[in-house]
Amino acid sequence: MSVTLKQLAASLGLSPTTVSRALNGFPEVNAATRERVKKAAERANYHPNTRAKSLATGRAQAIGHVIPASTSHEIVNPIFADFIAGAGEIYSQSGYEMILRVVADDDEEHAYGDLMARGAVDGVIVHGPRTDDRRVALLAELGVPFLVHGRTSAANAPYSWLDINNQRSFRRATQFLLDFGHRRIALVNGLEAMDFAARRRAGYLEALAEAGILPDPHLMRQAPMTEPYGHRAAQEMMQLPDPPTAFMASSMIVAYGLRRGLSDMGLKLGRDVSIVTHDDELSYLPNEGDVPMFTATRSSVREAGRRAARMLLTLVTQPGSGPLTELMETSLVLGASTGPAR
Amino acid sequence: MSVTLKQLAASLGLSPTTVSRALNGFPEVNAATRERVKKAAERANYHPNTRAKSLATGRAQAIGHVIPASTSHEIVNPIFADFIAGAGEIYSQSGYEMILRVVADDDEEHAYGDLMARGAVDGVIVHGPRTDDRRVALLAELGVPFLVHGRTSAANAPYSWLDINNQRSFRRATQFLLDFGHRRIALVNGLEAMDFAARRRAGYLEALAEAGILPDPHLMRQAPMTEPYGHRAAQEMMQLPDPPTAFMASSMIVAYGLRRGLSDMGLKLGRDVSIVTHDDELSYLPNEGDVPMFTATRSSVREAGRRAARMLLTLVTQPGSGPLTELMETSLVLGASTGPAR
DNA sequence: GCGCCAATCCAAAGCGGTTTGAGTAATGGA
DNA sequence: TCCATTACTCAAACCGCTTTGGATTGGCGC
Repeated sequence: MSVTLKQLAASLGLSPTTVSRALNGFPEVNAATRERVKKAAERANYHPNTRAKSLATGRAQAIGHVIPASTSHEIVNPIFADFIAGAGEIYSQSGYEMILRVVADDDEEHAYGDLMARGAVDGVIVHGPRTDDRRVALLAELGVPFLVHGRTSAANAPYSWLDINNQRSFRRATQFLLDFGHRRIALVNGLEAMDFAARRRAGYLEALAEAGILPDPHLMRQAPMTEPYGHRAAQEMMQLPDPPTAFMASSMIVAYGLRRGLSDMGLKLGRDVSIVTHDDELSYLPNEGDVPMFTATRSSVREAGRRAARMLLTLVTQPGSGPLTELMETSLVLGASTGPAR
Repeated sequence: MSVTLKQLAASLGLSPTTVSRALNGFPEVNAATRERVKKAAERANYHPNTRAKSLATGRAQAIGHVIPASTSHEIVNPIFADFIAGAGEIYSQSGYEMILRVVADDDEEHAYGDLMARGAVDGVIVHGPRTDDRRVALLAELGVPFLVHGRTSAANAPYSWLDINNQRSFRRATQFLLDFGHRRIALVNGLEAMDFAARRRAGYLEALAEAGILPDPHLMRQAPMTEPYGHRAAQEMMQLPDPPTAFMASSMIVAYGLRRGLSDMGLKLGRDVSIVTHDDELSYLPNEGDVPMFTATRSSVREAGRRAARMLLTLVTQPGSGPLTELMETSLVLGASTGPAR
């Protein structure tokens, strides 16, 4: 079905060695010969067999992504698709393959070691780190090049990660609401076992503390970030004796839920009640225009995917390039969902 | 770093042949020996090198998925993540790897041939088929085992696909609205170059025709399925001299947009205006409860992913098992978003 | 005691590339 | 004219596994 190097060499009356070198740009091959080989390869639609190549070179030319399968998890979420898309762009450009493994929750740790032991990948990206996540220590021990999308507190040594500044981001957004006179600010967060959610909470609490406001447990929630979750949070919190005048949401999806809950009660965003959300710039949930619908802390998760991929590739190709870290700042965009406290 | 078969064999005083056969369950190896080998393999944390294995066997033990990278496209959408998750489950169970390629739009066709020629995969799944899609003919010509998620009209020979019955689904949903007395029914569709959208449109038109209603171009829209798209459609259509009393939406996301647009105008779903949407059962956009928020044609895209993977695997492992096709019916679930026409 | 067969195990040849270590022809300098 | 280079090209080994085609051994029937 497909041509092999040997066949190609035979058809040219050359040795496999020469053909290989011609195609891989080695200097010791005659320019004329190289041209001839390249033409022939083109014509025969020759593509080197990936497996043979990586067997011979010892490099897999592939990066692994492991995602837990359970539906109860935060991570099979829209974020994931965009991040993957961003990372995939870079892999394609760099001649790397992306291999994705969907595994049951408890097999997750095992999956990384397995991928590496089988020589299937040169490095892995860790998704959805939890505050207390054993994977980082595990991977460090295995000696696998890896990069974490996010961070964790459970590492006992420096490691490579790419994260957004969740804490500062939410602190600043909370301050923004405080400046508008809001004092009852709700936090509708993702599961706080997830590192990103814990950091957002920390930023929120920090801003409240600075303003001398005691956090109210009734105004803080955590759960997987679905639309109905946001809806319920809005409904229930607004029925409190002392309801919030503003909400912080951990994702656009949750914010949509909040919005629906509030509008069901006849409340208008920006006038009666305010919302600030985090916006990952997902392609099908754009928050754009002259005046975006939501005031938001914004950061493109697709761009994060691109950067993460680039970082991991340098870790892979330049061993010992040490732990690489990058903290992306978010921007605070002003939208129609915020206004002064009533 | 990792043990090889040869090393393992040496440490046991056996030949690689015997160790290989012992681990792969061949009958001609002594039961005691097999046990001994298995124990040793376990202890040494031996995992056969995937690349070497597939080089030797000629099977890649991997399935390819190609997704176009452009943001303008329908396909980098939430659907994709859930479908992948479903398919990935099956691959993991079956010992297959999933390799994902994100490519620029115009490289898409090339990517399939490339994957196969390099021997990187045993088969591919085609995502987001368009009404007129050259990929199917291309792949058939290449002799690659493939399965289409959806269908296309551009095939000149039978091919394997898994699809939901979009046409019947939308026809039935439209009839449902007609039965409620609606006569002005809008269609807020995905891009109709996409096969699924074209079929939904056909179903919608069919139902209208049966009821003797002439379709009104002002009530039919197509675009990438974002939330703002739904919002705008609702706003603009409701300002028509003769506005619709009901909407058909192609996805939950669009339905959310419609809902927001309508509620902005003080209209209540199910009372003032009706919506029926298609619901892919995405995990973070659940449409559940005793009375779901939206009346919907429902079908789990995650389950579709599982089935598609199973089908492709049989195509791969049993060559000549002929074109396999499956048409999944959707269920019509009644929610709070529909009511009699006013 | 001999031949035959089943039960085990192994050496060696690939799979399709890369890479090391030479070999050959042409070139240039003395 | 001869030798040392330089420029190309190639044969063979290897990557880690599977698989073909024996080789060896012991038990069994006669």
